[in-house]
Amino acid sequence: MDTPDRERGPKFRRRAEARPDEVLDAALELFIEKGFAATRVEDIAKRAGLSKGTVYLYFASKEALLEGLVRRAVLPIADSALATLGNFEGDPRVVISMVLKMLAARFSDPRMLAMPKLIFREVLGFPELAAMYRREVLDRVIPVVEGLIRKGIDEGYLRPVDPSLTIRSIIGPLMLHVALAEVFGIMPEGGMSFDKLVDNHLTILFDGLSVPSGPSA
Amino acid sequence: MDTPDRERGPKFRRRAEARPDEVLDAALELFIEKGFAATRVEDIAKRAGLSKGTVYLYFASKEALLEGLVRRAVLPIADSALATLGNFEGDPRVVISMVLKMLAARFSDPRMLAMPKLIFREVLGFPELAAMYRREVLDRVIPVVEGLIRKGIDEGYLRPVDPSLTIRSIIGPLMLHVALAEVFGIMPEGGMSFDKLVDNHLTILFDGLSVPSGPSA
Amino acid sequence: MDTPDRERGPKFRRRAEARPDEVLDAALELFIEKGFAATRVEDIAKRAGLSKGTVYLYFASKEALLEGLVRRAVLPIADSALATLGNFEGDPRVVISMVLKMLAARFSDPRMLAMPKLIFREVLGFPELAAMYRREVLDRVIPVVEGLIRKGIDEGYLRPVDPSLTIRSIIGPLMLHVALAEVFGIMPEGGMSFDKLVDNHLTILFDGLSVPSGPSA
Amino acid sequence: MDTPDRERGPKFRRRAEARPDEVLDAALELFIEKGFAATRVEDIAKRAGLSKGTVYLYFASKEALLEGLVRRAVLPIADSALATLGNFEGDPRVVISMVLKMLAARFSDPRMLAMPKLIFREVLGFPELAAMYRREVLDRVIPVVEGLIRKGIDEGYLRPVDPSLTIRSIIGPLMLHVALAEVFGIMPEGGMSFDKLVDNHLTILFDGLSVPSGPSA
DNA sequence: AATGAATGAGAATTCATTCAT
DNA sequence: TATGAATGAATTCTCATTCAT
Repeated sequence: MDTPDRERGPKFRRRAEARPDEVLDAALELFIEKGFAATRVEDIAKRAGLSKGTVYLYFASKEALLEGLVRRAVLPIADSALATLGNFEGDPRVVISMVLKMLAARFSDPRMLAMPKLIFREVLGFPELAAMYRREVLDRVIPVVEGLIRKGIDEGYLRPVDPSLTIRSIIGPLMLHVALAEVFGIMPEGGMSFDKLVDNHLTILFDGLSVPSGPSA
Repeated sequence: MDTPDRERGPKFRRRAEARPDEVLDAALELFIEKGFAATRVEDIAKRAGLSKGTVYLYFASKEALLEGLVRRAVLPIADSALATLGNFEGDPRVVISMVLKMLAARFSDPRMLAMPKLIFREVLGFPELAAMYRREVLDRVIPVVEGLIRKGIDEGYLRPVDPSLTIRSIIGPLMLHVALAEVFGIMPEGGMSFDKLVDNHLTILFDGLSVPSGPSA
Repeated sequence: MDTPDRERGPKFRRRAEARPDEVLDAALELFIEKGFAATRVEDIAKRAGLSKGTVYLYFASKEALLEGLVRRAVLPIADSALATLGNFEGDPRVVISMVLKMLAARFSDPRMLAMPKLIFREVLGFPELAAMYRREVLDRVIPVVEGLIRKGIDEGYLRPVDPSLTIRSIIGPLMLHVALAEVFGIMPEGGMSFDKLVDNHLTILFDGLSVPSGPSA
Repeated sequence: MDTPDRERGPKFRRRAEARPDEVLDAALELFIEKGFAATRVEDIAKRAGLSKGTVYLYFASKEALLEGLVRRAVLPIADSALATLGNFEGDPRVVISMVLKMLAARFSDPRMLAMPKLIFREVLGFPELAAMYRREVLDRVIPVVEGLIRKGIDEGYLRPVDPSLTIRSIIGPLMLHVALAEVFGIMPEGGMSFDKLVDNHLTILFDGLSVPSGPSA
């Protein structure tokens, strides 16, 4: 008569193939909130609506949860990034604008921010995590961006800068924006305003802070 | 007559007024290496050449060590930053260049990098730390920088950008440079090359990536 | 037409009236290998080609498996031993020789060794086991052997020894032989050589180590 | 007025160099009583009058307790056995009598029995234990005994038996005597009577069960 | 001031057992 | 009958903290 067993306490839900993902979701939330070390497996279980033992049914150890989390997040990232950057032709500033705007949009959803935050936080304690992230994401994305910049220089779109170092100038500001907000709660008055940040940054990035023919001229 | 055992390993040291600082030094090293949670008080004691009990003579708890560490690091930072930025007159690009170069120099010494790394890592687990750092450092430094930018705009040195967001564009690249190196071991071939980074970044920051009258014109 | 899956691995078995015995077989192997405490019910199930739950269909608890095992092994032993010793007439040395040779043959099959090994190992933790084994086997066999010896003495076949203590001299060497091999891997060069052991032992047992008219004479 | 702090609860006894031995004593008792797996570290601590944590101050793990126990027992055994057997001259039956009587005396003290019992019981679960015991004790003692027998044969004291197998005939009865008593509670009416056992056994061992010129003649 | 033995709360992990299907 | 997902009590081991000396 009533919805059969929705919300019926813990014991015995069947059809368990979604279970691992639910556990990872719970783990992610708590790792973000309190860090890996300070999160108890029992809390993860509770948040996932399971018992401690059940978590171990799906993950061999607490650390395996962290790995699972990173693995789950890592593959899509690199793929989507590379798909966007892919084989672009023409003015690289167009792609750079697109990518920064895409990142801004992506990070406006706190869920998308969770994994990077977690990785940054725990990576020092789990070197394999850093290695995996580097291998799967950074080592694949960075060379593509460098190539993009280099081509832009060759084709006369960009000033002859160091492509590798320039990546820091392109992405760094976004990262700091996020870090200030997430770590210290410092953000522009009206909220994160990723749009405004990107606009402001793109102006500077492409045309410089200096007034074209101001006092510096 | 007898500086017989000055500077000779942890053991053999009388005259203990420097003891708390030595404990903090040891704690800092270990917190950086393995994180706060994974560092044992006993290890700190050992590295400081003391016994566990003695550590508790100087610090009420493990957490107090973290606080002490941040407190010790925090005051000089803000002061020195403010002293540099202070009441500067004229082209703000000169100060910005100076500050970035100073930061670059400072971060070339790994010891100077330790505290920021530690704070970033542990701050989520200890909100008071974030609060203190924000209060003592960020809330005092950021407004000054904003003022500097604003004045530069008013005086016609700088393009009319958003001062607050522009700080991200100025500092962010340095932060990313450090993060890539520290967390993922990614750095330019010849080493950190802070000088080159800053040069490259200042060019972009002030004059933009775009070729003055290239294809974009 | 189709005895297709008789005797073919654990899976694929219908007709389950032998199920409990299969579970016991699996349990016995594992209890021997790793001991009762270190054997997981799940492993027993796996080795028997069943699921954990099914084991509990046949045995109420892990301990019940141990009991079942001992019960299954205990009855035949005493019966066969008593049948052999039964009501023997004449020179008891003939029976003793026969029994030792039978035991030697029996223990040459490792499967026959499994239960005694298990009982010895776990009996301290499960006193009921010891009690059962004693009641069902030892208390029935020992008196018969004592009677045999006593009769041999009375009838002038054997030296006037203590029948009860003499049982130790008859059986002990076999037990030590097995123990050295099973526990420490110590055995004669060519293998267990139960035959040679029994021959050597019977010579000593009946005629003594001393040279009949050697230096001792 | 009263003995100051004898029997004064747990906290803080100094002069701790006897601690490891006390812990081992407690562990031995409990391992004997309930087996290694069924003994909780906390129980060991309690019996030793310590807290759980303190046990781990002296032993790195529960298994290390077992190792420590065996190590402590193993060295004296081999040494004392070898000292007795050493380089004996003359009739080997004298040494054999001496050794068996010594073993009987030794095993009359239950404390001396504890370690062999423990080793037999747990050795299957900890192969390194078996290896150590074999290496340190058996492999050193057995060859000496074999040599003794061989010399006795060569010198005409003993019948030409297989020295290696004969060891089983010499020692096995004692072992069975102990096993029956310890495992099944079966012993002669008046107590263990090791003396009588050894006397009875030596008679058989040296002169045989057969009546010198009885019906067998 | 300094020590280090001792404590005990707390966390990860295991596994016998239950039960809806 | 049979399954295997789920449970949670139990156990090992760690480590911050205390305190007699």
